[in-house]
Amino acid sequence: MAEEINDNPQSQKILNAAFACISKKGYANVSLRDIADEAGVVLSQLNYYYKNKEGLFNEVVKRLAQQYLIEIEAKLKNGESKKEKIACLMKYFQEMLKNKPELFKLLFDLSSMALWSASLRELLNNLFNDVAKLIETNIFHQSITDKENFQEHSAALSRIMLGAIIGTSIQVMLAWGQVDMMDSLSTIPVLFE
Amino acid sequence: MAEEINDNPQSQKILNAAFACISKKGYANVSLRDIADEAGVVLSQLNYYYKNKEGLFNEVVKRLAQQYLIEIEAKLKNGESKKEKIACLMKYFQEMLKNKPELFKLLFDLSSMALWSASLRELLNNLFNDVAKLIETNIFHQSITDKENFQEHSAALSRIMLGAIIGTSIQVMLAWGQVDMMDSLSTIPVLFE
DNA sequence: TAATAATTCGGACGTACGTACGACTTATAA
DNA sequence: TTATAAGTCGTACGTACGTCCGAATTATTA
Repeated sequence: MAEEINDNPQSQKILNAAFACISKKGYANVSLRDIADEAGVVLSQLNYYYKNKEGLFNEVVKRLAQQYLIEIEAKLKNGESKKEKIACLMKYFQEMLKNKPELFKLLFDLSSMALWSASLRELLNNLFNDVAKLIETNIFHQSITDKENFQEHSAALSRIMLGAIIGTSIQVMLAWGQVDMMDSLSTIPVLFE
Repeated sequence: MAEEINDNPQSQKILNAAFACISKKGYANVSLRDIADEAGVVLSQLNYYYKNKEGLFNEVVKRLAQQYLIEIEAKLKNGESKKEKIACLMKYFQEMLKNKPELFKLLFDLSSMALWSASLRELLNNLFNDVAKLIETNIFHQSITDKENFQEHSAALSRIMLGAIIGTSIQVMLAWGQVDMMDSLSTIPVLFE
């Protein structure tokens, strides 16, 4: 068994393929054979590098979490004022919805999967905690001119802002084709001014 | 084949069992045999009444949608002012999270499933459209003292409020045991005052 | 009652799945 | 070069799944 799978090209091919397959078909509709084919690798290699399906999926979630964290943190650095930072964050998700909806589907799909798996739940919970914390420090702890209400509830409001983004995006995804919904996210800033 | 399955006790037993199984284990982890056992019915009865798995799951979604719509509409009638109505809505979901988390898991799980099934997507999309409409007419069209911003964006804000409820609830479910998150929903009204 | 339809039942079919295993090949190192 | 480990490959096992079908039973109707 491979000791380190992080930089092994074969294991990375598999992980990439898993990422692609799940975001294309949903975790419930993807088999290890699908992933092996997508990776151009023999089925048993998946067990060799990731032991079993759960192990592979855990790695997919870890990579997803890492990617989201890095990108969101970068976006939040882009703006100066609180208002700008919120706008940057919305733009990030807006463009993801438009250009890489699979990435959002993946997040949503794996969150749902995490409801039924303890190990996945912990990973996803950590991701949401981290993102909420990013929002809190970069947006709510940034502004000293906020209403007292906002300062007082900065932790809860960060989670709610994240929740609003996710919950609204779900509706956008389910309403695919309804053009009037495409930029629902852009109204969120109104609430946090 | 049964013409009408709405009031047939056998088909209702099956539907109830499907409802229970999916909300207990998640749609991806439930087999028709699980449901048949839960219903105390022989496997082939499921195909007899619902043709196939997709047909059965569609009916589960229809029932879920109906239940949510009726309950939410009732809750929204409870309050008088806009503020009260929002409070009632939050209380509804808050108590669901506390007392019937399976019901919320079911909504979330089936929403995720709907990302990959056209027929389910339409059903879920209709549900979200209807709920958002309920919120808009009962809350945003209710208050004439709102900021112009709120009146102008009432449709989008309704979706965002619903999104915030759902997205925040997801975080609560994933953080199960983190007591500080249990009543995250209660901060949402701050944003809509 | 007799005949027809609706329902219930048990079981079987074919398939797709995750996993395990042994053989083979390549890389490593003494 | 030879011995040991790491990696690759093909295959097979056992199982769980959705679906289907014919027989048995019950209900309906003439």
